Amino acid sequence: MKLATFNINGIRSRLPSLINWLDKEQPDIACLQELKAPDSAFPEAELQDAGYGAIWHGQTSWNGVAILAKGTKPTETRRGLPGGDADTHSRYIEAAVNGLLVGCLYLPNGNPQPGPKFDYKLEWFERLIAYAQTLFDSGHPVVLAGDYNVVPTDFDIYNPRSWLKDALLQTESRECYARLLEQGWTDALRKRFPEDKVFTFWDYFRRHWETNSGLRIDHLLLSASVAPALRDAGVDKWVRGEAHASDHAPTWIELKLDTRKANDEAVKNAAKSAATRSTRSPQPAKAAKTAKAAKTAKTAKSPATKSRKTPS
DNA sequence: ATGACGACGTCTCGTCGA
Repeated sequence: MKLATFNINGIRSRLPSLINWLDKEQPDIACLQELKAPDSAFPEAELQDAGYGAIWHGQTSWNGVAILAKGTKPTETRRGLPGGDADTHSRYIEAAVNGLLVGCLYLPNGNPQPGPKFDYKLEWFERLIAYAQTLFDSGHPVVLAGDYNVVPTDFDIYNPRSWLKDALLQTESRECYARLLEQGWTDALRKRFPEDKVFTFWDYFRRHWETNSGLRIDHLLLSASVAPALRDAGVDKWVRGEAHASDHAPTWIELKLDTRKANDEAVKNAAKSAATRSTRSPQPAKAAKTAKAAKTAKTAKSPATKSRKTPS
């Protein structure tokens, strides 16, 4: 199962590029940010023709988020973060797709800082942190994907020198991101590439793409039950190299999250366990002890199996 | 300190992004 996040910087201007990418890479789920279009301008029919169902939360000119799913329409579970009644920006949308809960977010940029925009960024971040805790604690398989507008460390940028005053590198921004991770989330790209420079954004200025002067600001965070299912991750850099490209590249993860298979195995194991108990009924105490030991060994060997949840 | 580039709307410049 491939899940991607892509800040497309204008869905109308980028539609041919988006369709081309979907066609070539076939993500099962795609989180989009910066639609820069009102709800009425969302290209639902064109995406349907490309094989994707969608939910979206648009806004004139700015922001805007959407979740696409191949061959199905995502089941929307939320739009906007809790506590944001006065917030008019379209920056969060969430859906269930095949038992996985997907949060698609576009965190405020925050420039210039200091100032009201940076304050808004930190406020929004606090609301995300609070809500993310409840998601994580639920034990449900969750992926929080999007444009976080945070360069987590100096290793996540070609050279921090000319960005030191930028909102993306501020200590406050980084501390918020670190606090989010401390809840237990796995930063999938960093997990997959612990020692490589990985970029997801190259600005249009100063030949930054041509010189690979990038930033890593698009992140996919995995909850405890999803993290063991991570098989691969990457950045579709070729998209950034196309003519008329967004300044971000699609960033993706590959998960082996077959909940149905996990359920089948659980049923099989339960049946086997019951059979073992019945054959050893003359020595119930010993049988229970053996079963318990076996269970403990299995859990230690494969925590992923234990933590997988049934889709709701 | 500014601007480089690109999208969008108010529409040919101003505002915003990162």
